Amino acid sequence: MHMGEGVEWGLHCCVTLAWLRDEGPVSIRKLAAWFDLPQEYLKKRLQALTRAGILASTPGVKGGFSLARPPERITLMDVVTALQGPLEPFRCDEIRQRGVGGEGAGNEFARPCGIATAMRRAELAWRRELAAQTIADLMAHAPAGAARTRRNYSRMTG
Amino acid sequence: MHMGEGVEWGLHCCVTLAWLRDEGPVSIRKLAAWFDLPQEYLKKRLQALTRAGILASTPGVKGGFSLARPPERITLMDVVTALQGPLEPFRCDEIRQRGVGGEGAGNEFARPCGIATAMRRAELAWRRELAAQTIADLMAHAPAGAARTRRNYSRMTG
DNA sequence: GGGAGTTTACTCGGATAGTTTTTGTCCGAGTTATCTAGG
DNA sequence: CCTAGATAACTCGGACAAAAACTATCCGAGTAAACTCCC
Repeated sequence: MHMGEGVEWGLHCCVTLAWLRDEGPVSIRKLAAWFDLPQEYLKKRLQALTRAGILASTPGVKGGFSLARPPERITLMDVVTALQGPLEPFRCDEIRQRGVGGEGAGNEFARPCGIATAMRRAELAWRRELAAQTIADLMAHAPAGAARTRRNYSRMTG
Repeated sequence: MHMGEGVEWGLHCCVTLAWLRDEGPVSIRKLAAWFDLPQEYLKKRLQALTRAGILASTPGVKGGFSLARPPERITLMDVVTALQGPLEPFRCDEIRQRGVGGEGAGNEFARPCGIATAMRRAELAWRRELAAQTIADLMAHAPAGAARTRRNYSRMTG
């Protein structure tokens, strides 16, 4: 079970874009150089965040990506669900109903599978934690980042 | 992000083995027919549970798999970690330190990445829920399963 | 100086390819209960 | 009857193949700022 590095990329990009909010949109070229990531693939991930309404993209020569709402209103859950797709961590295939073991069960399978229920509960606990943290919280956790980010950004040529 | 059907298989097998505890070991052939699953691959997954000390395997003509400890002492967390491998859901690659953005950071990166910390906290909440549920809890949640399982098992030929 | 066209620097979306993980299959070797043959 | 060997039904582990997901790249099309040219 793994969740793809795109999630880490997306979250770092969101925090950075939050710190650079006054500078206007940031191009994908600069963002890729910022974290030393493959530009085209990062672009795809940020496009997903745009489709989810987390980022806004402005076309044109001075265009790029920027936060679509204030950092206090973007939770980690938003970013994760936008990037990992609609796939649930645990999928119940109802194997209890298949094969010899499921025969003659009467109405026993009317109620949901206990295993699926338990896994779902754990997943919800995970989602709750993610929904409780916002990009603004992450910014507050690394106060020195704001100055460093603006300083390094102003030095970027091009 | 997905966690592999092997987890669902393993949990259902554990519950079934718990209900069939007096019958002695259950062969992989019967278990695969029980849930209508690919026999060879299911075997691999149960072997992983055996390596983790959750199941016990007895070789020989009347051999098969059985629970290595009472169902009250097997948590969902045990089964999940045994089956999903050592991979963590979120892996921090420290991209904050790479590229232009990480330059001139001084000792700022001495403390752990806030994003990794937040993701870890969510993961721990998930693990805690999984560790709080045992196979015995799942059995109690489906009381009709015990009788049906023993009935169907006794009818299996071979 | 101002307006029309051109260039430039971006994003968007689809198509495609490479790589890794997951899922599934196959085979040889080891283990134990049962079955068989010989005394 | 009793014991030794053969047989059958299992597991274990590695090697291998197929399928899916993830990562990465490329290209054509659209958009907007800046730049150029011409009057």
